[in-house]
Amino acid sequence: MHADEKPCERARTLDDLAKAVGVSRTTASNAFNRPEQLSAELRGRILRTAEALGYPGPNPMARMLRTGRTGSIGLLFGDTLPYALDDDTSIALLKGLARVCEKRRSGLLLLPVMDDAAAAQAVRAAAVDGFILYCLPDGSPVVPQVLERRLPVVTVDSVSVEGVPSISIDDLAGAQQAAAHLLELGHRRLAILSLDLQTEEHFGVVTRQRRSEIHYRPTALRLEGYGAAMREKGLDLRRVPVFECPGNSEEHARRATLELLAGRTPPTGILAMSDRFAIGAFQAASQLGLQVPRDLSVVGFDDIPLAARFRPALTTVRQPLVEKGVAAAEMLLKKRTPAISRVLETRLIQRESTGPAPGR
Amino acid sequence: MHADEKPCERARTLDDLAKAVGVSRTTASNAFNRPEQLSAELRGRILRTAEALGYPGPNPMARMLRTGRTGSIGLLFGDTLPYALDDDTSIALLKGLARVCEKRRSGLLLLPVMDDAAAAQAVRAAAVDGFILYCLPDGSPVVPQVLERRLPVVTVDSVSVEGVPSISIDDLAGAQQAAAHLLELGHRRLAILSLDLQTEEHFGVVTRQRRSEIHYRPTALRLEGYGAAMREKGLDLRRVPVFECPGNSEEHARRATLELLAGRTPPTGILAMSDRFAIGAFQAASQLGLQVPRDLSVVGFDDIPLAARFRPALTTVRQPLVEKGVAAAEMLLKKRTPAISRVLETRLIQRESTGPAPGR
DNA sequence: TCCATTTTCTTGATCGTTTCAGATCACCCG
DNA sequence: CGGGTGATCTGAAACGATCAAGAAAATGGA
Repeated sequence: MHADEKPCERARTLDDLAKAVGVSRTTASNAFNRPEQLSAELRGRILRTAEALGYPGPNPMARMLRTGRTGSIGLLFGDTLPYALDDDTSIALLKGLARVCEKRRSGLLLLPVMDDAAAAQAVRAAAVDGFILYCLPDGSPVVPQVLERRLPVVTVDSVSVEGVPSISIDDLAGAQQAAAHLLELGHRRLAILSLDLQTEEHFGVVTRQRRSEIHYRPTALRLEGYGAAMREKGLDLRRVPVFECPGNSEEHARRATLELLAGRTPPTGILAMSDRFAIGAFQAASQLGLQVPRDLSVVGFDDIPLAARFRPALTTVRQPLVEKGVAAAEMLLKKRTPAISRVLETRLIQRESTGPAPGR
Repeated sequence: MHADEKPCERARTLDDLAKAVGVSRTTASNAFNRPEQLSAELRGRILRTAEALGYPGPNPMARMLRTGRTGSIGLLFGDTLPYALDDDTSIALLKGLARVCEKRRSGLLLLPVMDDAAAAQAVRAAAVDGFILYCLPDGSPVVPQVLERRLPVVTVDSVSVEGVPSISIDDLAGAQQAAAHLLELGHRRLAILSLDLQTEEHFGVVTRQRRSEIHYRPTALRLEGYGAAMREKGLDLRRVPVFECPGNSEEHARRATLELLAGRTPPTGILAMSDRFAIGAFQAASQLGLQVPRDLSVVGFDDIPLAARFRPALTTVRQPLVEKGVAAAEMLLKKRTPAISRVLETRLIQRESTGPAPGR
């Protein structure tokens, strides 16, 4: 039809394609993006020629530059990627985000966050329409970096940033229920297995000094919740040992529990800030020949899928893990990201890992 | 110093910044990308002004367009994203990929793959330097779409594509070991819990017809491996029921096992193509009051983290899940993606879910 | 038949970088 | 003193698309 259709040469740009078909570049562009702007016949011809020439469609980078939209959102973890993927709660968040992204046909870019420098670079170089910040600690230097990009941002389980919408859970109420439950059962000698308090990792019972400066919001709130329940019973959180275990690892929790149980006044009830910690505590107990919940009660946090299936099944604080992701992604992908914050509910799930305090 | 520094106005482009400092655009660009091209003094001044003006660094889209590099790789699943994130093997792959990406400071873009149309669009629009294709079935229409982009590609556990490097595991040998193990223990009445054979989901014992057309390479190879072990003992794979369970779900495997055990000649040994299936089989057994491995032996596949912790601990075929991801990402991120394929080893791990055939 | 309207296609500007090929300048050496 | 040599810095040309505005062609109504 057109003499200058050369199927031998590959078309790399819209111009090549347009020339091959014998139309203008804009028309070729419209064939891809605005079907209503040209006759069906011509559109068909352009698309067929594109196919024949092996033209892979408009270059994404050029399109992004021109339109300013990228069609994907960036996810920034407070921890390194492989580490986050070891954690059931992050996976669940990811699942929630993915659900929404897929529905909206948006990509989900996992940003590398090895160290602060790498994270900063990743944030500057990310071709995204917005950021989700997950588990970022107070004072993290990447937060200002993100804000500088002037893109929509939603934080999840992070430090609260002025003017930035956030999704979080009611950590305080959840922790309060957990502690109230143990106290209700008559436990008076409690111990806490705590998530990281500060960005610098630490393993051991924390000093009053360290307790007073907590970088991670959920940790702070959960501690506060535990304390609130204790106050109601006339107990003092400051007298309860808080054992900090870095990185939500079972192994650390196991060793921590071992240490706690070896103390002069071993706890009868353990408040674990995660289900992984609770499982670690189980391991310590069984290692010492103690039975859960007969000799030791443990209440976890999160209600990860494993919690219900574990024997003994975990008594734990359920938080809507996947929902958090859904809410965050939806908030971010809204036309105008609303400047509101949502606090999702938590609720104690009683299963088999808690019982009356021994000697009652 | 320079009269035209206006800290009130935000600099949006390199030009703005350059003008504010009183240098050329190129120099401003060099301040960010080529420190050796300008004096330290000037560079410092440019960077400081950038900070002061709130310039977030060179626009990523423009940079990508110009350089042709994006600094991230795309991951395409054969299944929808939320579904893939429900699967421990995908998570492990992700972990491997993430490890390498983080080391190389590359992003990892999860592409939405709701349906073929969405996947095609996502592939065309993805700003990536290469693709990883995971678990893509034979005849998937997105494969040609990906190839059209003329970017490096590495397939993982997928249909093999001419000229495209691939990472896979020795499915055949692994399955063969699994079956040989059961046969060795005296089991003669076997049944297979199979992963998807074809893209159209199916739940039930498969016909000979369906067996002959398998879209998923690992499934085909594992079946072949089971058959090879059987042939050695004079058995015929075609006489062994193959129960197809869609989507690696425990629940389907449980129901499948229930059906199999209710048949006229219930199996004494079950070859599960995944650990999830094996766990489903456990549930069915315990539901019928059968003991594993006394009454029923089950051998899984994958060796997911849960396999060792489960009671009874799973006898299963270990495949290097994380390693697959590492290998794939490294291959893709090499300067010149090598056109070779790697087949990683598999190996039977004997634990507690297999024992001698009853009545021996 | 002719003007108004709609459909269809084109022109030219623009998005914000990077990069190549100089230009400028001081400096050093013979 | 003249020219070679680095060290710094600049100008202009891409990179490949989209979009607003306008031209050309087709359509319709009186």
